[in-house]
Amino acid sequence: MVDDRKLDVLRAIVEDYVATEEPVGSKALVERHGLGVSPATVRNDMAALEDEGYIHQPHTSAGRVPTDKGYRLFVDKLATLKPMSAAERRAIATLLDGAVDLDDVVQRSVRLLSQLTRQVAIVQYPTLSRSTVRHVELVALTPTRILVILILSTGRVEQRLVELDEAVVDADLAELRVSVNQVTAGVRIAEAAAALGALPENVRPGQADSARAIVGVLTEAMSDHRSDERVAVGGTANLARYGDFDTAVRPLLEALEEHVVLLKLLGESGVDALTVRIGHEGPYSELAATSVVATGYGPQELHLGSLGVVGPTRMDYPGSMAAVRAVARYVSRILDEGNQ
Amino acid sequence: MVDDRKLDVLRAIVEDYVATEEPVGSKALVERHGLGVSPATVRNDMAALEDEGYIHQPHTSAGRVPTDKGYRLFVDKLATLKPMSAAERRAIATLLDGAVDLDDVVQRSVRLLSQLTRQVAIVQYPTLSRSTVRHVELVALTPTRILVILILSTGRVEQRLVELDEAVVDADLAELRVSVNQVTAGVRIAEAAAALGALPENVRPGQADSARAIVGVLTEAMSDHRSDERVAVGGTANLARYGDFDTAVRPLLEALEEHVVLLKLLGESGVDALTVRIGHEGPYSELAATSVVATGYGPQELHLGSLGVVGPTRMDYPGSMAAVRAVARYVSRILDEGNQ
DNA sequence: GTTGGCACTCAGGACGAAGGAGTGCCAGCA
DNA sequence: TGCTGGCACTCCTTCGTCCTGAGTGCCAAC
Repeated sequence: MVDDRKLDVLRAIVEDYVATEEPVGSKALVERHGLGVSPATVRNDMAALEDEGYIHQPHTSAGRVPTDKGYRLFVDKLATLKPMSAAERRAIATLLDGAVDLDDVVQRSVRLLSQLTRQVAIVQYPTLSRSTVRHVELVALTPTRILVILILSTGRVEQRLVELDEAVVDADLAELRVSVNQVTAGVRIAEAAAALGALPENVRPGQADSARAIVGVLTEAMSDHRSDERVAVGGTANLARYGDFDTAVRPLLEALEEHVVLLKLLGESGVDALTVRIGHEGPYSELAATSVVATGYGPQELHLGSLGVVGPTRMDYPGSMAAVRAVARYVSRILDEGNQ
Repeated sequence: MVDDRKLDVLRAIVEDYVATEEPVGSKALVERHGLGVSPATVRNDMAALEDEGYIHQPHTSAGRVPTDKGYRLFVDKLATLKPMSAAERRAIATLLDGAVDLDDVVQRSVRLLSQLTRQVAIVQYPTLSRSTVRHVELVALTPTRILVILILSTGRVEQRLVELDEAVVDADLAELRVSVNQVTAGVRIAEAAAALGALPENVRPGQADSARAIVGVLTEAMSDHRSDERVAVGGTANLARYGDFDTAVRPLLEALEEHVVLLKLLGESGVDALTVRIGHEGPYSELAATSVVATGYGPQELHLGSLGVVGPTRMDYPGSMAAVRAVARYVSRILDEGNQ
């Protein structure tokens, strides 16, 4: 039985607790929020909310603190995205538009997101596996040293150096370059790697070994998912505002070192779908005191990566959610532009 | 007047304080280190050391703590680099040898260094400005969209997209590619940028605009020192071991966000020259409680960047210095190999 | 120059009392 | 049936006090 006023009380508790970081009592509540009822009434509601597990009392004679379940209800039913101010919108636009390449977009996004939310921000680099091949370039540094450059639709550039057993002449290299690009251009890298398999058979016999070596590193670069696991982290200094060092800061600091952990934290929410994971809802018991607000990004609903913020369960969900969504949308748009 | 035994006492104080994080008294000293004299004698020495400013007493009836000046003396006169264990050497070798490209080298180094020293590690990406041009590649994605790829001797790859006003034919592009590489290959980028200036004049008149645009982004990429300011940071979780949150951890966390600050912290020590900056000796008064152990790295005495660790003044200098030097040497070697 | 002895200092923990915020419950009222 | 004021109760927090113990400085003796 959760009537409207009780929801109002819960919202007020969450807002006050987030603002003050202290358990909030019935009297302070009616004063700060115009609830129109007496503290005694609020106390009754609080008792009910506590029975239902939405709030919790650290000890008798203390105020109430939202539980994870309480935050969940708040996020699901009560929170409206705090609209971004014009200044914030402008900051997002100007900062991200100034990015010169893909890495720069990611790094600027992290910085931006951490400044907007005053939380720790995480941005996953766009995954390689879903992107398509834009161009392959082969450069003979010497007749036996070939630099293989793989340019992807996301703007990512992968490079590999191949040492050949025997020299390759420019004409053959040019021919190989053309055929490689014919087979792969515009193709998703997973399929491109497969398509390349048969290629070495079709070149001049004497050059088959060289072709095989080059195609080898190329397919390896295409199937190398190292970059899938790359994330950028920013705003760590915001952890300093946390009250509780041992339960909140330390485990999070440790998690931030492990990019695999971060990726799991971010999850795989769809583009434009905000995921909020509160405290124990997450995959790591050590991070029971932290929440994650994340979303996917990518042009036209294509999920290229995720970004979000992590912070204490006691965080400003409406603000964080709005900032995460705004930044994600902007990043998606930029990736789209660079891609057409 | 600093005689031998007083130096021994200072060393013992530093070592004990680093190990225990607690002021060390005369009795504990003679017990833990076989000084061969009585506590009373040690007390006399301590009083003298305090007069000279090497140690300090937080309050009467407390033990002694080294001052920055004391650490300085310790590092200059008393510390011998703690030799790396065979296992550590092996770890360095196998981890760094597995790196696939330049970014990977940097990232692995950071991780390695922070694990070896249990401190926060900082590695500067190799500066662009001192490296030479290995190759320039021009790729026509469409007749008016040219991808310019700049490959440097350090293995760094910079890419820029140029939108041309009028189409450029393949033959002209090939010609331009050849002349650009003729002028720049093997040349330091600062000089290469200058050398490119005259180039657009010498092409077929109809293509001068295109050539100018391409050369423009190329010189811009060469003189873009953005990457000079890039650093990788790792081991932040080690901050959790710090005792004093407000004076030590918070300012450092904030500094870690500002890469410019970090670069200034690292300084510009020469290759193979260890710099130790203790507490207030550094450029930032907020970081008076942290020390930096850093060194330059690069092949054959050519300074390409710096790396090091930052931590509390109360840190294991011999161990950190040894680890920093070992990693720097290994990184230098790898850069040298990739370069020949 | 070194040592044992001794008085002195002072941070930090233990203990207890006072204060205060906040609650739960109850009886009265619309 | 639901809201309200009153009141007794709980228990955290703060503050002052006391006490202990580590560590010192100094001195006289060796």
